[in-house]
Amino acid sequence: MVVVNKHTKIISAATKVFAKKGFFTARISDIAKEAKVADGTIYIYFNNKYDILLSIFEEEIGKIFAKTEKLLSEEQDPSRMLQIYVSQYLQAMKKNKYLGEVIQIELRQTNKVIRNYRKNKFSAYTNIISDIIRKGQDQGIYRPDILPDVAKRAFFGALDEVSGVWNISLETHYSVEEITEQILSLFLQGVLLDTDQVK
Amino acid sequence: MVVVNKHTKIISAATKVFAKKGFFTARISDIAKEAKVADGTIYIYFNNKYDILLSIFEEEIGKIFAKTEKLLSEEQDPSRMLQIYVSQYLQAMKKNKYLGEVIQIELRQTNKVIRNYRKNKFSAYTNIISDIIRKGQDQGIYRPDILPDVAKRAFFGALDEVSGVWNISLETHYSVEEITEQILSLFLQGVLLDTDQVK
DNA sequence: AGTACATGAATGAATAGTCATTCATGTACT
DNA sequence: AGTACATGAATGACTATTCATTCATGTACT
Repeated sequence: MVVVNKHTKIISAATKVFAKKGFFTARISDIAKEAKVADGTIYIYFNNKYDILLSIFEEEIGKIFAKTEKLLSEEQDPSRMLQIYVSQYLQAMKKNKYLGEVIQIELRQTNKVIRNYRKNKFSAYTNIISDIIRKGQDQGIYRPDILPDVAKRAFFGALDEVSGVWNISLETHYSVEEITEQILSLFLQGVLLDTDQVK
Repeated sequence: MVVVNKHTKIISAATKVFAKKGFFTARISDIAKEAKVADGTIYIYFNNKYDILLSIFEEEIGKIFAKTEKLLSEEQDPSRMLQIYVSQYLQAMKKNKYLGEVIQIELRQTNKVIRNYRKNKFSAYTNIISDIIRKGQDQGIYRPDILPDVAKRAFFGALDEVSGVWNISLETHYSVEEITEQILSLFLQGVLLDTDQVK
């Protein structure tokens, strides 16, 4: 049997439980049971319930963020940069089905103080998008009338919502590549077949 | 002084409090205080805390849904239909700043049973989008390679996330028309200036 | 038109249940 | 035999919900 350290075990149990029940409805004892440890053990590794959520968020988003930044630094073409962004995010979400839900929880459920804290951490991640768009506008390949800060939200919102597809349809199995392609081409070209049709 | 009935007063107080503190952190006494009624009064009008949230959701989404459906029934062009959809949603969200947050809460925070319930109600609303896309594909004006069910999510996710713009920037005042235009043109045409640039 | 009675909306203090957190005790390893 | 980690029952704080009581308003009778 593979032995995993307790910190990791608790993190992954909590991710699962939070995703299933939501942060507030999840009980510490649920997490403890899922992780096969005693309730008290959790407090050896984490300060409190919220600390567990924060740790999941930090550690996982941190990983994605770091990897994305690294890959982006080696790239110059805005559209390829966006592709990297999308595929990294979706890949991470597909790998850990529960993570997407937990991120959404973290983004909405927590109180104002905390919200401000994560805002800094998290907006750095979404600001990557607006930076790429500005870059594309500077290079003259992206429409200058697009507002990068609005587009950033639209883009991340789309990504966030789409990252849940893996969890619904039991029959259809989309691949990360497929969804990446859809999102990207939607965002780059739009749904219209022929651009001339726009009034 | 304008006298409003208590049901309405509680609904609007609760919308405000839920948006500010989140469903679980919000106390009944907070809502009561905001509505200037006694705690017990709330239970004359609602069965329990969750019933308040559900009522907000039902009533408000219901209004938007009904109005959108009505307007759409008089329209045939898919792109104009999408425009109606977007502008109706954003208009409603701008009118009631707190509503957007509450909808997001409702969409994420509640337990599985309830989630399934709202899924039916709510997915009817988002399915409007995929229906419009299919219509556009049938008419031969939308790209046939777009997956309507994926695009639906992307589109609504974008809309949902963008609907929060009013709440952040204190300096910038975007109009509903402006944001509608951005989202729509992003979705229809994409960010690329020249479609030929796509590999 | 004044008095007595009825109604039920509104109140908010008291209750009751839920859980996060603690800590006294146990276990295992060196 | 000391150290570090682990346990889970007990504690106590927090709040949703209840319900006995109040009181403003309406009705009917003289």
